[in-house]
Amino acid sequence: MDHRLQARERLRKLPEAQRAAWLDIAEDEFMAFGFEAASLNRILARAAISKGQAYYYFADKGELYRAVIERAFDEFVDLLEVAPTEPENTAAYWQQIAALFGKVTTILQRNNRLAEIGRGIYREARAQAAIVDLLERLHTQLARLIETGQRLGAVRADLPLGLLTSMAFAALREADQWFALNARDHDQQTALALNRRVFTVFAAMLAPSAGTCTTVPPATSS
Amino acid sequence: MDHRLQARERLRKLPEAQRAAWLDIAEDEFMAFGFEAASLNRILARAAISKGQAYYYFADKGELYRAVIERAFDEFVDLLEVAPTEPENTAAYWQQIAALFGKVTTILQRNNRLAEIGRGIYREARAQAAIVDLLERLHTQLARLIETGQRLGAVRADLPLGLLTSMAFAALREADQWFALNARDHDQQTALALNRRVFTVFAAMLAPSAGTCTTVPPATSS
DNA sequence: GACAAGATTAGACCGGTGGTCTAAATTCGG
DNA sequence: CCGAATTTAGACCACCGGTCTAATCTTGTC
Repeated sequence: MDHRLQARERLRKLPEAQRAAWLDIAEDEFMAFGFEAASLNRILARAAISKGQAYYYFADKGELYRAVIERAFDEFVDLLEVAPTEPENTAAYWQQIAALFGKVTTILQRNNRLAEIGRGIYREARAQAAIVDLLERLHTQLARLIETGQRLGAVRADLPLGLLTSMAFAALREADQWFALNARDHDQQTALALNRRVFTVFAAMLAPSAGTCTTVPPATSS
Repeated sequence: MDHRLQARERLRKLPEAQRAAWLDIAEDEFMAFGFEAASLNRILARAAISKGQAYYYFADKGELYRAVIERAFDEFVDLLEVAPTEPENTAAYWQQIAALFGKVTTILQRNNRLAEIGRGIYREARAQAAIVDLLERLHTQLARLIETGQRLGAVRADLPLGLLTSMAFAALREADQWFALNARDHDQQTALALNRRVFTVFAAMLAPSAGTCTTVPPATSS
């Protein structure tokens, strides 16, 4: 594993301009073809990197992909400017979540490049495997957010945190993809309205289930 | 495109035993490595199929995968024995949905092979692309189910059918995967309880949002 | 400034991939 | 029994990600 980190370090120490140029070209290829179908050889040719050079600065194709994604991820976090205030009650909690939801939405709407990069990740298992540490960090953040809600009683606590987080996150990703596919069918007005309703679904998933909402228990298996 | 269907037809007309033997081996490879990493050459070697034979009976790797999945899909449908009764009110509707949910759950629990095949599909975009027509059929069925709920007022109708379907289905897939990964941590008792709660989340997603459940509107984007 | 040691680069090379193609073998109707 | 159509064999292709060696630069030291 030392080899991987060694190469990572070398890539990091490269002159900013060169590194950026390489990653630009790699990003272009990865976004155009996806992780698997992207051709490393093509990237190297376009960027005028020799094979020897390549494997000196990143251990394999996955590591190059990781570098691309990490850069995009950092960009995204910069745009997000997250304010880490602890909400004190349910109302404040939901307000904070809603604000975050809105912010993410507008960032992705305005920055289609970042949005597409993010979608690309979840389309291919091997892409996810290549950046597993980054995804873990993201998932941890989301889980922390939801856990806060649980402590306040704003979020149902009868399911394992990881399970609930995964389900909610998956639903949101799917919604994002739906919007990406059906974007041209909606003007900004209706898109916003739809977006609000998606949040409603999201909130319903997390809300404590006691009482009115869910009336029917599932059937036991035969 | 004619070529594809021609080959498909030839595969279909093959003696049952031979076809089954081929698909068994192909399924084995696909499940062991996933669609992309599965080696067609390895399958052909194991099954003693020559290259010429191979491309005579299926147009490409994706078509062989499709044949494997289609067979599994048919098996699954057989096990499901779906009863197409139209529910007449909300309670009956939810009862039917819950029953279906339970049935699917137990089928997948008891038939790990089918479960793994299903999971494999959603792990790789190119696998999905290879069986896009089958997935469309499945999605249509799910949408029909949810549409019925909408007509009864049991399911919220303020979102496009496809969007709501996709979100709910994605959440369930994610839950299934979570169970697959964390299966050994739970005895059958608690697994069942968890399963019930997952259904609760699912139901909350679909339930009409008016009123009590969702209290806070999302923030507008800045 | 010479020179050794380490860092960096070039690119031939490797086994493997999915897919194509030609020619032979086999099957089958008349 | 023959000619036409179907079916099979496997050599061949471009390309893939990755390895390896030898050459070339860079740098510190005397």
